[in-house]
Amino acid sequence: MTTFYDQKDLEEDLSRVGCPDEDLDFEYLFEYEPPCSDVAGGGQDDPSLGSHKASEPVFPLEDASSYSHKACRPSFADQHPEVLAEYENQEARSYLESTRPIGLALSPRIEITPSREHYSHGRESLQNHQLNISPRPTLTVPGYENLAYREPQCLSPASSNSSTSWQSENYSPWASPCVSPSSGQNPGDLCPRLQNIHTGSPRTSPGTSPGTGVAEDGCLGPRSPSSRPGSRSTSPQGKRTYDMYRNPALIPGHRSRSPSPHGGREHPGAQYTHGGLADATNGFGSGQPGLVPTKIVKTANHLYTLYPENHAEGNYLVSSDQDIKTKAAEPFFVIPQIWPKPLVSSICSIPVASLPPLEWPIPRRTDQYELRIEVQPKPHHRAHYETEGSRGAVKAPTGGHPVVQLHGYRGKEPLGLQIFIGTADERILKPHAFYQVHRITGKTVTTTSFEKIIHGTKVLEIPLEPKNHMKAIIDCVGILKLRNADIELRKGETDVGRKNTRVRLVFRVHVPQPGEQHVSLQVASHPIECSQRSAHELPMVEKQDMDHCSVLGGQQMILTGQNFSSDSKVVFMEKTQDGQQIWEMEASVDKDKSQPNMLFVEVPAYRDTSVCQSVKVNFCVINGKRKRSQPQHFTFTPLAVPSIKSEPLDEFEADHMGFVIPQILGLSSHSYYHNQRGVLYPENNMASCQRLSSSLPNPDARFQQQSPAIVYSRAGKSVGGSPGLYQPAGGMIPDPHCSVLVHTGCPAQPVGAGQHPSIIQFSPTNHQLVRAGDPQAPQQESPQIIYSDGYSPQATLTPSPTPPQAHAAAAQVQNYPTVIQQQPYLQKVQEKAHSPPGMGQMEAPGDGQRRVTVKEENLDQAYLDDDPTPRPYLKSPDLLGARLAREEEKVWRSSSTGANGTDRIG
DNA sequence: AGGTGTTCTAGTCCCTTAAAG
DNA sequence: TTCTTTAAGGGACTAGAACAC
Repeated sequence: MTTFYDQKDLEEDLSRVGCPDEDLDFEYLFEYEPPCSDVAGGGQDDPSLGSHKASEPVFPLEDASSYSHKACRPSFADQHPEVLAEYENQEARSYLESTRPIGLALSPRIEITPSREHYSHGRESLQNHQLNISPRPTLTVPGYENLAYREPQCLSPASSNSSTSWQSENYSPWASPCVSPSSGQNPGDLCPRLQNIHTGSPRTSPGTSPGTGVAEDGCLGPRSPSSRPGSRSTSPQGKRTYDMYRNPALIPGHRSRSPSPHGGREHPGAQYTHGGLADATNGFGSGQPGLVPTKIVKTANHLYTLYPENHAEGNYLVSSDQDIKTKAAEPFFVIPQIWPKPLVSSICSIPVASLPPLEWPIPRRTDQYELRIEVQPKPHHRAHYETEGSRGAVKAPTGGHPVVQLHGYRGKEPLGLQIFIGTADERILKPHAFYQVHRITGKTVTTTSFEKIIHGTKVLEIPLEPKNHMKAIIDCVGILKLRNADIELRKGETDVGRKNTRVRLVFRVHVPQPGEQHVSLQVASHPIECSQRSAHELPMVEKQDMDHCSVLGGQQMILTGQNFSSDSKVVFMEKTQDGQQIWEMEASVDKDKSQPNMLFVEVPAYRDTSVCQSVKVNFCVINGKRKRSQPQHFTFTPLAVPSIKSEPLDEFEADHMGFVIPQILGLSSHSYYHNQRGVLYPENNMASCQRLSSSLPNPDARFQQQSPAIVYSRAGKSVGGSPGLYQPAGGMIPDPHCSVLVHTGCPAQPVGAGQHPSIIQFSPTNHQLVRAGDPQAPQQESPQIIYSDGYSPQATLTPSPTPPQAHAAAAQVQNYPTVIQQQPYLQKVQEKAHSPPGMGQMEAPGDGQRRVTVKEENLDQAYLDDDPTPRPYLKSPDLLGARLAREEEKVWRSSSTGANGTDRIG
């Protein structure tokens, strides 16, 4: 039986069987456009679709169970077989079968569609399209059941092609309130973004685009409750408030967004996706929480084919193929054509599965290489929405563009510099949920760029060529703002977009090493404020000529920035760990000297000049009510300055470098804060990865190693049969003093049954492996953080967590008895501290940026009072929770302080 | 604690300018 | 040269959230 449904029919049927809208849970419905129809031409009769014209709001619904995959069946089919029966569209199924990619294993082809014409031929049709897109559909390719395709939620053509006239075709039905089943909205209501389709200029409003307007016909999507369509969106689940953002615990049903390698971007709906195929389609849908395919439509227009370059590695090449006719006989999948041509191969030949997840902290330099931002971007850049046209590339303050250079590379081959938009708050640097990098092209752009999606995050890749001294001018990077409501609706997303408008450009490069290894380097730019208003009103400090002075104050500090005024105030403040402000003092501003971009400030005295240790405080520039800059860091040093010297920090680099433990091993903020000044366990851990490869016959040699690098190698298939597992490069040479982070795990690789995920840290002293997690525990997927004096060479082969699992693990660490023992590295430090003169000072390994000379008596406190900045982790269950933090603090104190540790950092 | 008015923010739209075809 | 198209970007409007009282 062939059944065609339009919206009304479907609603009636659902009503008849007692299936309310909100029960709709189709896993997937296929929709077919008549293969031979001229959609743009208004529709010819299509024999495969009976008498219905292609352009009519009538379509066959195909239960993808014809693919013999349960995930493709309407979930209520079991309860309502009569409905299912009506969905048994034999013709459609037949067509599906005919296009079933039996030969996919050899050369699958995936077509990206639907054509713009498909979307252009009428709102009603669009409505039906929208109706058909059921929540959380899944496409499972026979023979590739472990692969799934999901539509990108946030990636508009505008962001994938500078020709943005087609941008509104992109929509995120599942993330959109208007179609969310939980929204209680009429499923026939159109998502405004979908409604707001126009083919004219991106700046052309719907009202000015003939035949495309939604506003004029009054057909309002539920997203836009206002009389002004598309004005503001609301969340059907209720908007999260700013307080919720600041304290995710306030969010009903809040789940911690723990810092796993996969980050919060990979939500539990991961069963719908697979990094491989998704990444292959330039990642559209890969790991994008809440992303679903629009539909599978056969169209006669553009064709993008996707060839598995290395399927096992999740690596695909995607190419545009206009010559559909010559290949039409071959099986292919048709996927929305909303992503135009930048579907290209990547410069970086390393499979995504072999690369560290974007959430991972990666150093910016090693002994050999350094990735450096030679020209920082401007601190303000107004991001554009999908509904807008591009607002251009991020620029440098001087008017040019940011410049990034890789130093130390001597190879002949160009490398790919990856760029993505990262967060800029005090937490872990990770891909920003509310912003995506936007590729700019055009004559003004001199840099070739490629787009790809890595674990749900859009990444631009531009070549770093030896002939250009491995320097790249970043003139092709714009910033796309995703709508808060869309992102907040993602399952697992705990951040809110409101006031979450600062980003950083993150640059990453993977330098190949012998033996299929590669060294990954990453550097993040200064924060960029992306909101419109702030660019004109909020003061922003870009530079301060000093970052510390005596507790007596009195020194003049010159602030360079923007939007300063004669009325600008500079206020110093101190907060406790739980965020409570305990001190505030307005500094004196020399108004005579001050300029719109420069303030001359006299540092006030600290509230307690008798302190015996350094105190970190913040200050900000205030232009008036609610117009204050982001807090800047400042350190008051005690009058008796201890003999600890440290080089100035780039806080954000420090953030970056210091987050190894919280992010990977699940430790709390303390790890971060304690390592800000360079005596860094986490780095040590991470550095050990490299040390393993560099071999350390001389124990002292490792202390001269300035910078850790993560050396990833594509693990052999001996590891659980999973390709792309991370393994430390080189052999596991136990270092008797260094803890070793063994990270084996493939972010895109699901852990198979029986594999027990874990992130393991080894400490080889006692030759005993302690690994995380109790396999029998309910949260067995969560790795445990273990600091132990144990080591086992076999551990290098231990399967380790997939990022989501690790992610979850980090959040669940508090559920486990955490065992943290003294770090061998600390022991080493202390040993060094006891060394004879000349040996008494050591250079902390791990980060050449932050060489720190430490005196013995100052060592302990360095871990404890290094950073009095408000500790977000303490407040935020989003990561680990205060309880764990407290426990950790105890442990850290007990492990790293002496009995009378009153150490200082100056 | 709840109500009310004000302020702020997010998202969208309008408009201008410049460059290119 | 003129017109059209498009990208870029500044500005502003509005609903609703946040804040202040």
